[in-house]
Amino acid sequence: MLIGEVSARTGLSRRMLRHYDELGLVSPSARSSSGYREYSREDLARLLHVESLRSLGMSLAEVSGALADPSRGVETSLAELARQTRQRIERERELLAHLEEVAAAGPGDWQGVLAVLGRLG
Amino acid sequence: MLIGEVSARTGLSRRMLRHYDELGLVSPSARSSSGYREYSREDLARLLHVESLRSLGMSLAEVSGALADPSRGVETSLAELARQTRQRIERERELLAHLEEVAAAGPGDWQGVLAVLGRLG
DNA sequence: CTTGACCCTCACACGATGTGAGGGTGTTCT
DNA sequence: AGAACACCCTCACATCGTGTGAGGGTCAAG
Repeated sequence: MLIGEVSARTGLSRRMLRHYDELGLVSPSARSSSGYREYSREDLARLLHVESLRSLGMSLAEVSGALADPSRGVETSLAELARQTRQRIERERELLAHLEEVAAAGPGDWQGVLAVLGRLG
Repeated sequence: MLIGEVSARTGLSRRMLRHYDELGLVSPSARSSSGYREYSREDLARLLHVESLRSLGMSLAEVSGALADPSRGVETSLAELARQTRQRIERERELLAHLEEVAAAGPGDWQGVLAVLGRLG
């Protein structure tokens, strides 16, 4: 599978796929004779792992570390990750709830939104 | 209130407070005779507004726009913001649930985590 | 008057990401 | 066969949000 298709399937830009390759985070398992990146089904799976971890807030370096050494210190960082994520979600849910409340209260009440958000701050 | 105290209260770094000032996003309403930034209570409120919007995913430029022109197009962007946030939260909650499930299933099952995350991807 | 804790500006650096130039490859249509 | 088009490649510069540190003032307390 060439980079364009992988990009379409995963939603990652060609640019970022090349970047992941460069970092050694996810490298296509082959190159065509003309130098095109050829991604296998496993490469795709690895990409999905990476993206899942990313979407929970890990940096590329952290993901890299986690995938490189799955046996050591992983539970700790996993627990920590879960904690942070839980917290972030909670905060966002609060913000969102108030946002919707004010939005529903009537259009145009931007000042109201600000007030609410400020109170939450 | 000087920058250090504002930083401590808001959790924003001194660096970023200076950056916001530079951008004109939140400028301290006064400077001491020796050039120190002096933040008023209103400045602090504005900072909280900004941070609330930021934490829902707006870029500094977007926040800037929203605060600069609260009357136009705001409801739309507000609704869009809510939609995206809701979606993101939902996704993160899913990811987190599976993460915790696998983590609880026993320590060391990192491969299991990956498998689950992959399926979710 | 020195020390320590603040503050200032400036500038360079990094991670994640976009954009575009300059150039090959490969399929498809005439 | 040749032209057109949609891909791919590398390289390099750009943007945004941040951190870090150098070089230097300010000011209250010992």
